[in-house]
Order: sequence, then structure tokens, then C-alpha cells
Amino acid sequence: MSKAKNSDFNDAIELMFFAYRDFIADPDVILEAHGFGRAHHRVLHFVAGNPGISIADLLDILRVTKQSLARVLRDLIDADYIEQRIGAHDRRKRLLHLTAKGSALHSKLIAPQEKRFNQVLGAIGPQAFEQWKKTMRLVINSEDRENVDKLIERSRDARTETAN
Amino acid sequence: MSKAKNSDFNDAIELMFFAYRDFIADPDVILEAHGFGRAHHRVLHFVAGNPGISIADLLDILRVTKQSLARVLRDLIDADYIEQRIGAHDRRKRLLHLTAKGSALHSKLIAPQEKRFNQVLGAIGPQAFEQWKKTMRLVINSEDRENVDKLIERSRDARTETAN
DNA sequence: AATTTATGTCAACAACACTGACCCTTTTTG
DNA sequence: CAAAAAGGGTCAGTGTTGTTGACATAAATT
Repeated sequence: MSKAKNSDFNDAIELMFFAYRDFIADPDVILEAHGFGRAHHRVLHFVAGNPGISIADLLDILRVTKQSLARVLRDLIDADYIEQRIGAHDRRKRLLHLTAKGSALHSKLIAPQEKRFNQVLGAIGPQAFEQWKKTMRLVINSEDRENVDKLIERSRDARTETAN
Repeated sequence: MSKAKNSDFNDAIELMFFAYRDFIADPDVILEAHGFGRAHHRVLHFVAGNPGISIADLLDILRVTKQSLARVLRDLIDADYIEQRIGAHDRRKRLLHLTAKGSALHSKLIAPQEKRFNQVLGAIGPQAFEQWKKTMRLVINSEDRENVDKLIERSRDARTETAN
């Protein structure tokens, strides 16, 4: 009776597709106005959440090759959205930080996404929203969940530190 | 006290990114073995859920240009995964159907995604799973929600009809 | 001193999206 | 019935974002 039907999972699959499609389309208009694409957005986002991150660690999060990262990172550095600082302990490392300009763009990019989730929260309430987050966490590969936990925590710290 | 903090939404944004990334990576191995990519997967998936769909309607769901669709659709037709039938009422239309071969591949592709959600369901229970679906539905643009409802229902019908 | 690590860069290539133009067939409209 | 519109196919060119492979440099480690 309470057995799971396959069609339940098909619902879930469709919902993942359409929800992600609308969610990711939000910032596209802003990006295009700046001559950037989604790849630039991803870099901007994870540098924002992990100030001082190294190239190697960023590659690990994005799961792309360094040649692929290099192209968009060069765009962002040349246009003064991201700056590199040579590591204090290890002078081989290039630690990435948003500039004021980069931080401003990042805020603009996440604004529509925050608005979207704010409306969801308003519709379902804080408890259901927390439950949704727990569920989404379980959709992530189990071996990556703790890493994502750390990323989210670090990102939270980065926000409070800059009094954002 | 219970005011929404922006960091709550940042959590949600990160979770969307990582959950979708792992979710969509599931079928990649199978696709590569067949010489197909994610674009082929999307076409296969929506033809499976909407048997007899026209080119125009499929373009509407995928939100790509017909030139972009044509390339992958040609691959799938040439390799006998999808067949076109001339519309009975309107002979201009080319109605798309999966062949037996296409249906088999589609089943293989969704299997790991169904498994993923089955594990989520097992962890949180059917009630929380239903709540998650309602929440995901609210992440979709409000003007598209009813269309997605219809798509999901049609997809459910397509499954029961073929006794899948 | 030799090796490893972190990063950068050049070159070629592939998937997948786009625009613009043009074609054919079939249906609808005036 | 002729003209226009709708559905679909195709050619040509372009851009973004990913890939491999090879090689270079500076700094750290062994």
C-alpha cells in the first residue's frame, strides 16, 4: 500500500529539471549585460563564498580542468572583479578574492535567486523550508555531503565577516 | 527572531547547485558508452514522457532552437532510438515516439536517478518526500507551474499505458 | 641538488548552444 | 483558388564552455 511507485520518482526527476532550469536562468540577463556567462558566475560565486581560496581548491569544487577555469578566471581578473594575492605561507599559491566590483556583481547575481527562495519560504513556512534543505542535502552524493556542509559553513562565515 | 536571514537562502542556492550536479551526472557514464550526451538524454526523456509530441512542442519544453534540436534528434533517429510518424490530422507534423530500443535506453538512464530518490525517500519517509516535491514545484516560475503539472501527469499516463 | 607542487599557457578539438537565411510541404485564410 | 501562414528541414557561420596533451616557471620539499 505504502510501497514506492516508480512514477513518484519520475515526478522528482521532472521537478529537478524544471526547478533548476528556472533557478539558474535568473542571473543570465545580468551576466549577459556584463559580457559574462554561467562559467563566470560559478567562479564568482565560489570565490565569494571562499575568500582566499587557491586555484587547486577551486578546481576541486568546480570539477573542471585548469585550462577551462583559466579562461574565465582571466576575464574576471582582467576586468577587475577578482584579484589574486600571493600566499603568505606558500608563495606558489594564488589566493583569490573578490574586489569591491566583484562583490557588487555577485550581490546582483544572487539577488533574484534569494528572492525566489524567499517567496518559497513565505509560501511554505520556515519548518518546511528547513525540511526541504535536509532533503536536498540527501540528494547529494553521500561521500560529498560533509564537504558541502563545510562549504556552506565557510560561505556563511564569509558573509558575516564582511558584515554583508 | 524568526525573520529570514539571507544566509538561509545562500544555503538553498548551494544545495541546488550540488544536488543538481550529482543528480545529472548519474546517466553520463551510460550516455558516453552510447556516444550520446546530455542533450540526447533530454530529448529521449521528454519524448518518453510525451509520446507523439510534435517538434514545436518539444522545442517549447527544451527551450532551444530548432537547429540545436535537429542535430541531436537526427542522431537519435538515425540510430533508431526515436521514430517520426506523420500526423494523422495535420500531415505537416512529425510526431515523435521512442522505439523499443529508445525505450530500453531511457529506462537505463533513469534507473540511477530513481535509485537516488528511492534512497532519499527511505531516509526521510513518504510524507517529507511529498513535501519536498511541493516545495520544488514552488521553485519553478509561477507561470510555468501548471504546464509542468500537465507534463508530469502526461508522463505518468505514458508509463501506465505501456505497463512500464 | 633533485624532485615535487602550484600555477600558467599554447594548441587542438568536441559538444552544444546561438543567429540568419533559405527551402519544401501542408494547412488555413481571404 | 491564390496567397499567406504554419510546421519542419537544412546549410553556414559563430560563441561558450568543456576536454587532452604538452610544456614552462617559480617555489617548496626531500
